[in-house]
Amino acid sequence: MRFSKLFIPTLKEEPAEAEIISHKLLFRAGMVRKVASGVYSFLPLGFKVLKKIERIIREEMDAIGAQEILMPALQPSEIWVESGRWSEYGPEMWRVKDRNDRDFCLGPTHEELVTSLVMGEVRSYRQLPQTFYQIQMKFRDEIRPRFGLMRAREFLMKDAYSFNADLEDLERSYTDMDRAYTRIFQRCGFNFRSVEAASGLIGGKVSREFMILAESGEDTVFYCDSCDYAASADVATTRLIEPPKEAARPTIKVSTPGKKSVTEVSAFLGVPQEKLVKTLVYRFEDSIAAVLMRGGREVNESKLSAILGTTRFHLLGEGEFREVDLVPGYVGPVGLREGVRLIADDEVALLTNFVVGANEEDAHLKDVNIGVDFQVEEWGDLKLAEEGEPCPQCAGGKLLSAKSIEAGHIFQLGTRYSEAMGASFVAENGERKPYIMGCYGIGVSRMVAAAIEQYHDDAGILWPVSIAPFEIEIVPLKWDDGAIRKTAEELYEGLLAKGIEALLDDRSESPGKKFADADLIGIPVQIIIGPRSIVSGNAEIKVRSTAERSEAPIADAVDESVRILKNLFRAIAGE
RNA sequence: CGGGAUGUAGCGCAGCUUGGUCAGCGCGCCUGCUUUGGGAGCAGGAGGCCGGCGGUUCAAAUCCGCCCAUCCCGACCA
Repeated sequence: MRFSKLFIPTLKEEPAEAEIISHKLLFRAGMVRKVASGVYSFLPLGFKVLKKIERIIREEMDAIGAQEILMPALQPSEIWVESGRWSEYGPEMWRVKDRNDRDFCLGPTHEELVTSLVMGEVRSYRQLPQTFYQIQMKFRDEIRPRFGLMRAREFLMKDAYSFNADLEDLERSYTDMDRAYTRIFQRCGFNFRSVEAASGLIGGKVSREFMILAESGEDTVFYCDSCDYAASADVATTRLIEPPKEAARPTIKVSTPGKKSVTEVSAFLGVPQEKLVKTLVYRFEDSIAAVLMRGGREVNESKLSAILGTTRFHLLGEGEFREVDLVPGYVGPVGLREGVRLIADDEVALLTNFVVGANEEDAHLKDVNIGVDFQVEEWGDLKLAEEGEPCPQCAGGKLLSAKSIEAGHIFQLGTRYSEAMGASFVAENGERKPYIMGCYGIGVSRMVAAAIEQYHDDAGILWPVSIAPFEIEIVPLKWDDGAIRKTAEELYEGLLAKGIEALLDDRSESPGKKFADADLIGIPVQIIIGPRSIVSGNAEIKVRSTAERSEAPIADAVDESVRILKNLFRAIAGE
């Protein structure tokens, strides 16, 4: 492709709006333009990257036998009412009406649609398993779109759905996907980690996220420094250290005037934080839940959400305590009023003779014990993991954390949708059974931004070869010079003949402008032809990512640059 | 939703406090000449309902009100 024939509106100055580096560079390199908050157009260069990523995804999906289809973005409300998500999904769902006032939405995801498609067609276990995928725009009216393509309201997603006859079959589809995803992220050149994840609203139990490591990431992952344990912050846990057991002492009430927080009470009573149990009160729907947590620990609200079965809950505000007849700062499990759902973090089970709120103003209870002073019906892991804590999987390992960008997520869904929608098949024994489903997503447009977050320098983008918009760029420094032009044209033809995706900067711009643009758009290999080259007979080859420069006789420049390019591909493949 | 900020030429900004030759600068764009190894120089030029609506005033980019858009922060850890 010739630069002059491509619309690449590069900018010298960065847009005031952009906050993170990928957003700035996508804009400056002329790859995207904003249409509205969280809504973007892809320009030719940006679209090429998108297509390169899509191609890798298609190859890996096809390789595991997933079949590409295309479902509509526009979906009728009926199927969402059937699954129960028309009301569950909330304002994030983009709802629209047709001229006859019928409700539709712009699909935020496609479980309902694909289930309704399959249930009409796939009737027998003989037709299973089936896995479908599509690459399509998704619509989510995010609370706060931000960071350009990173959190957009309209974005490109690859979503896949497997329909399986039983759990073992689902396991196979899921494992295939897991491997395909790993290959996709490897081939795109990402530094990523696959981690245990929470399932959230979508349902199901087993799920893994594919996290691209980047400082600007909105998510946190924890991983072990000595084994392969890795989990998103939503589900990460830690090995509990059991404190020495003490014989239960009789409870005594102590006066703690004005001392409410764990640190205050701990200091005031001279009791270590680890011997305090705090009682956090949440309101959800029309109920109240109290969470018992060891002092010094934080509640992981994702874990709580999974237990409560809703994301709509909040910690009680100062004013709300009176309404529900509780004493702020002094709530405790002993003598807790009726009607409060008590959930304890499993670490609390290890404690003896601890301190809790007394459910009255300015007082705490000391030497409290479970089973003696109160009972707990509901236990769970509700802790927020922290860096440096012991690994839950191996002995001696420590948890490290990193910021990351969620780029892929795979779920074993089970029958959440098939049951709700009455989608079933006839099994081998003649019984009707709901499909066992899995769903598998990749944020394709987000990957474009994530790649830049991971690969850039002060001058611009450093595309991994596999997803770069072009593979080799020829930079003739003086286009109006006949010898330079002729040389550049010959190199260009030579590269094209070898099937290389080559970009020829055939503009009559100054050398400075051409260098700057080439570095900005980040094509992995540059061949520079200037007056010097004509004198010396050597072309200069520069690797964008490492800034390594080498010289090659012009006659060999095609072969040499292709050799360098192949090496870059091999580096990504880990060879 | 709550809080903060911004909106002036395609992009980046100044001007607003102290209403009145304040419609300005840089980049980009157009024309011509000269240039060409890290965003060239000179000369000339085009381009703006100063986010929208309403108000105050003899007079509004500037003061007031409402609205819209965009960006940032936050979701209360007893």
